[in-house]
Amino acid sequence: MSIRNPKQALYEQFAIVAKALGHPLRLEMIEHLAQGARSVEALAAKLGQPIANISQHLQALRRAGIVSAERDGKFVHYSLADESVLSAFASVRAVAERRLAEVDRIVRGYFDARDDMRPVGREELQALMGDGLVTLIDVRPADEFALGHVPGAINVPLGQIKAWSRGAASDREVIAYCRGPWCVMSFEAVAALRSKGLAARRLEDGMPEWKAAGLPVEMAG
Amino acid sequence: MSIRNPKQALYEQFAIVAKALGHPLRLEMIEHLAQGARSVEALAAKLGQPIANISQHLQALRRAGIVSAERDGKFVHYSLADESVLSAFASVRAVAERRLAEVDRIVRGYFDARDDMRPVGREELQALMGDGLVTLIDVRPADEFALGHVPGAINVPLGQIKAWSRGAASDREVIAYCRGPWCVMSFEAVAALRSKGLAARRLEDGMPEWKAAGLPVEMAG
DNA sequence: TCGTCATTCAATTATTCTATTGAATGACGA
DNA sequence: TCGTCATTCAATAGAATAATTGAATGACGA
Repeated sequence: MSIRNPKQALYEQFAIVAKALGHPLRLEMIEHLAQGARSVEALAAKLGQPIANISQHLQALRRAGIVSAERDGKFVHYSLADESVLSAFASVRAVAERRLAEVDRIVRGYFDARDDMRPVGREELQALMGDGLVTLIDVRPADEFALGHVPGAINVPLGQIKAWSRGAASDREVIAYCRGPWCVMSFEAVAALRSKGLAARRLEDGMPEWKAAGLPVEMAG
Repeated sequence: MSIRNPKQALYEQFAIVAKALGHPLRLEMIEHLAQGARSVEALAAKLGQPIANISQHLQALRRAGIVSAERDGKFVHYSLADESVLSAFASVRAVAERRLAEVDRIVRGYFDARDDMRPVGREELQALMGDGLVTLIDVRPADEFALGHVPGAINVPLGQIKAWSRGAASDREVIAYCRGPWCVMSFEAVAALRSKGLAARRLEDGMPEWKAAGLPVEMAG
């Protein structure tokens, strides 16, 4: 690093972090890693990308101090370096949500929000769960569910949602959640359930936000 | 925009915001704009950059929804789009601070923190000010001071710090603040005052954080 | 209407980032 | 020790971004 004034040097360090967040694939990787540690291969499979590509992006994230790596035999498991990463992600998302009409358009256009897609807040969910009025489903894949989920939730991966809905009681509202506020799986789950005539809503946030709020997490038995 | 799945499209929107934050010059511009609206020319002068360059960076920031522009006669005044931008900046900084040893090294190396550079918190400052025990100085340039400052602060731009220190009472501690937690001017002010034998510390944050916390702001009369 | 001035646009070059490929590393089990 | 397998490295071509320069726009005042 060449000699220059420390102010510039600091801004450069901050820019490294922001730049590392500035790629769609890396953001998607971060959202997956927020669910728990992942090997390079597992992440590549989830994102449908070549392994070498994922490896390089992971190293870009590591250089920025966003993820950390831990070797376990043949595998290297990556995970988020700390919670400040999630809050940085959330802040960036907040700017995008507030300022980019495009974001709104994408969500509305895709889900055709004809009736209320208004999500359920965490407090409201806890009240509803306490009263036993609703069924809470976690629509993430089984492996992510096993690593931690909202107590009382049952795991219904997206592919099984239609089959599951056939056996569901039609007089109970269903609340779906997944990886985070913009994770599309819960949107799709709600849409599928509604098309079957069930009352369904989304939880506002996903698993990482739930955990970050200090709320209890249940592990697979 | 080509047709692709909405998940990717969302990540792309988020990435646009992060990418816009991913340049040292733009981060510096954001910190200046956090002090108040600025014309292109004023900003270019502050940063010592060609006007066309600043103009282009401003437009990159505007495309990302980070700043907004308002025409006023011949001038175009840019300002931050909303407070969520500052919190995104702060989050990115937090990740950098926590994870990048480099940041720590820069700060320590430059300021040679032999004795406690520990900053004063906002609450502590208010208590000290209430007791009338300290002198609070705002080391930003006069124009920024005029647009808003901490009540009770006096304006001592960095260039005048030595002259000012000659007339200062030697038995009162001096607290200096400027644009933000990493703004180097307050570090330099403290170093200069200490070299003159005065007790001096920095305020932890700067003006934008003070305002964002909802604390009172005084304007020039 | 015309000149002035702040800002933006357009075009160029240099630099950096991205995706892809195939080879290299390093740990495990036989 | 050797083969296997997860991961990383290295090299390449293609794409995007950055800084610079000079010309174009658009508002103001004469």
